[in-house]
Amino acid sequence: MDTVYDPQSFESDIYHQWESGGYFSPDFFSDDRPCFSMVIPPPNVTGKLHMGHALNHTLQDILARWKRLTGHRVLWVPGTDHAGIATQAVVEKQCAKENTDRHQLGRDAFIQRIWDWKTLYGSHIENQIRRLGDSVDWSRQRFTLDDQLVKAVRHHFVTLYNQGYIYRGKSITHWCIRCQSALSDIEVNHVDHSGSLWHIRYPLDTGTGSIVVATTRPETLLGDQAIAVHPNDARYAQWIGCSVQLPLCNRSIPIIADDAVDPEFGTGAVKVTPAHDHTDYEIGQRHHLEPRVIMDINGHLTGDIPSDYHGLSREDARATIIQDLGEYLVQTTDHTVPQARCYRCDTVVEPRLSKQWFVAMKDLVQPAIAAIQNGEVQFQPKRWESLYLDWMNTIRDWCISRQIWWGHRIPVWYDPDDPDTPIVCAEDPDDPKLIQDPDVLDTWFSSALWPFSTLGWPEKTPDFDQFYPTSALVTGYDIITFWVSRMMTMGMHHCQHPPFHTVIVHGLVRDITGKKMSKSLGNVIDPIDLMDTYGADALRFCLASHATLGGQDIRFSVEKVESCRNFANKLWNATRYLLRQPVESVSLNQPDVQTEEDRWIVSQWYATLESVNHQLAQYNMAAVTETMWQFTWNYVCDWYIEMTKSRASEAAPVLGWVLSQICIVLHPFIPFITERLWAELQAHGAQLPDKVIVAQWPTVQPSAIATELNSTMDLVLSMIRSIRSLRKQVQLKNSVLCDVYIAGDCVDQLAPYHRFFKQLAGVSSVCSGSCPGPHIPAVVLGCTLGIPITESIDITGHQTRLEQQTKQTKQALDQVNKKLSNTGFLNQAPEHVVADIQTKQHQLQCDYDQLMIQLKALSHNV
RNA sequence: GGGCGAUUAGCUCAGUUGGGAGAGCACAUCCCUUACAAGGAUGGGGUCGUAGGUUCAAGCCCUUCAUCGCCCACCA
Repeated sequence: MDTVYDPQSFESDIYHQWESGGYFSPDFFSDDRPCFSMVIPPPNVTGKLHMGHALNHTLQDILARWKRLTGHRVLWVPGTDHAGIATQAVVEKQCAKENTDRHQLGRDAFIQRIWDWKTLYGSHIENQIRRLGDSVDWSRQRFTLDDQLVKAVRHHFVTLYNQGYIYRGKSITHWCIRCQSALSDIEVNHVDHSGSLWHIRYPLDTGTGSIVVATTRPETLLGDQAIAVHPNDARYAQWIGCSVQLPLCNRSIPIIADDAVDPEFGTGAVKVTPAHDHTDYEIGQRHHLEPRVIMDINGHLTGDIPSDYHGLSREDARATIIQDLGEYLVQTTDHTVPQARCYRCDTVVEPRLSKQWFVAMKDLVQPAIAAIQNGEVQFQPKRWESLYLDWMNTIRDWCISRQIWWGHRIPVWYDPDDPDTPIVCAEDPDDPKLIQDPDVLDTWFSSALWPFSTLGWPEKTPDFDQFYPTSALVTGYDIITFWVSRMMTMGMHHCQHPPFHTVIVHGLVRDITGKKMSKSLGNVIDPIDLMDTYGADALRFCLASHATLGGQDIRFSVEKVESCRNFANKLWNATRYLLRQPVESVSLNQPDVQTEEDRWIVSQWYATLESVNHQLAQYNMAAVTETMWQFTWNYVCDWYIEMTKSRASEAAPVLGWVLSQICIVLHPFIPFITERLWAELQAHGAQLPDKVIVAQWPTVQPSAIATELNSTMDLVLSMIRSIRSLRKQVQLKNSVLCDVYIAGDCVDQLAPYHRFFKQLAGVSSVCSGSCPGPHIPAVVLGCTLGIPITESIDITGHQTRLEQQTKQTKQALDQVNKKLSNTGFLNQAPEHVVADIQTKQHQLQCDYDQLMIQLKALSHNV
């Protein structure tokens, strides 16, 4: 076995063994064990693994491996998403470098370019997933544009259309002038932007007087179709029904009254631009105003406007119009305006009137709402349910058409002679005269089907029968609305069952200061780099150790990964230590114990296993890492191995058993090293079955948990620590042995363990009773320790230390006494609490008495 | 404007039926002791954001405020 733990040297080989051996397939087991299934949140096919993936995948793989070990046929479906806008944008950028664009190339050629790109880079993300160790079934890998998934999406669309949930309509939608596409409501982010509020005077047609409106978007003035005021606003009541002159345009628009106007804001009068503002569109509908489109898909002015403004960008248009307004502009004030930005490219989004396809959501989501309300599906942590429900309860129609080329093309055709009658069908129609709708579907429209389309739906496949509904979904909270809600909705609708019963929601990985990792901030940590340096296991263990029940965001630090690598190293070296002994008799059968420390470590292990089982059942991965760290490092390495060094060969079966247990239980967290160590044990003759990935999860043996022994051992450990501490205080060199006198109640209890004092605390002989000669005293757990004074001992300051300890003990004692003299406490606190305090009081009193004696003796000596 | 989360040791964070304030890292001192210096031993360090309340007892329950972060929302 290599002296140095070098994860790079074996991780990929081990992954290959698993993958080629078929261990990731649920079909590895032919018996009728229960199924456990999950689908991976499909990453962008040409994307790159980031820390968010690493966390998300680690948590899923922990579940998958844990379930496999506890007797399930596990299916974890991998796959990738075509990620319409994002992927197209990347290839468009590439085209731009070659001074071409998609329009020059033409639709077919451009799409072919994206497919080429996908072929070139699509495997990157897959291989990065392999490096993380994900135990996904690659034989069932899916891509959202696979033929079968195209079939599913078309079936999905046609079904919803025929049921009346999908319709085509003209409406104001968010338009990204960079992506050149419509966006759904959740694809825009609202960001506060410090802008201005311009007050513009519109003269009344009567020639006398004028009305001043306040606007943050003067460039839309050219599309104004009315001025609106609140119906109850006394200031303007007299003018409702009159008309005003639209500056710069030489046309007249009416003054109308509408409830949507807030009389408190600005001047209480608002310009109405129905074609370029959501609220204005609604006002326009109520008042039968004709929307006037004045901006094209690039954000340039167009349409029926004064010719001077034609072709200006929206920014230039604003500047020009402000200048041209002259005396019509009466005031400009600073104002923070909420800007809608594209969530993909951060470009300011333009509300634009256009014809799009929509899904009517209100009725569709009802079963998905009920499934949460009746507890059929549960979020962990529970608080995310309210986000989900808020979103679902206020849901609006979903704009699903996108004016890009990469994606599922809408399965709708038109007869050029009758373009207003869509022909909706799942199969391409034969009639060559028909023209297919140029738009593609929102990527999330296909993602919504992922938990069942990947299993073969709409066909009734064996996989669908066995694995739908899936068992759990693991995701970050940022896509609850985008993805979880839609999978729930469509799963309930198409399959009559929710796509999963548990949604495990984790936080986002941020940098150490809490900022989002982003290229522009330069604070991105690449998980691949981390795995190169520290190994996949260290990264996984680190991420798992952050995955607490609260699902808080993670402030990620490389130092923590390093400490987790050190933990793996510790396990590596403990195994190396074991393998110096014969391990032929090591097996998964609980070993015969020879000594108290053997019995103790077995007992501690079962207690640990019991905790871990409980923590896993709650998905409290962070707690598991902590529990296992403590057991492995503190109990096994720091104490058990040290205690048994004098009888290493005899203890090997016990240590071997303990380490193999650790390997199984830690395998979901650190699969590579545990598989490697398992193989090392086997190679040295240990009787361990196959691979740890398919081992059997151990069972707690309650009868082996020895509570009394555990507390005795606690006492032994405390005593050893005290002796070490005392030795350190008197600056006794490690190489120098000393005698120790122990007096007090626990003397008899400690008698069988004196050998440990010699082995672990540099004690030459342990004597019972008080030290007769000059000595350095200490008091611990009601016992008195004494180290005889020799020339190696530095007595400086030990009186001060004793006084300090006395003071602290007195304080603690006073506190406890106060509690015990409180009748309220005695009468109302539970018995066991009172008993605990009484025990504590007794102990502190003993310590205190001893300390006083020691102090007195000391002053006597002086 | 509404909702949610956070505030505990220098840093990152645990602390779920209210009764012991904890971990890792960092720091200090000693030690290259044949598993491990990616290590061992020992030690220092916190009035648990603020102000009240409930209780025999509050980091934990209730209320106030403060600071930071996130989400939602048609105030032009």
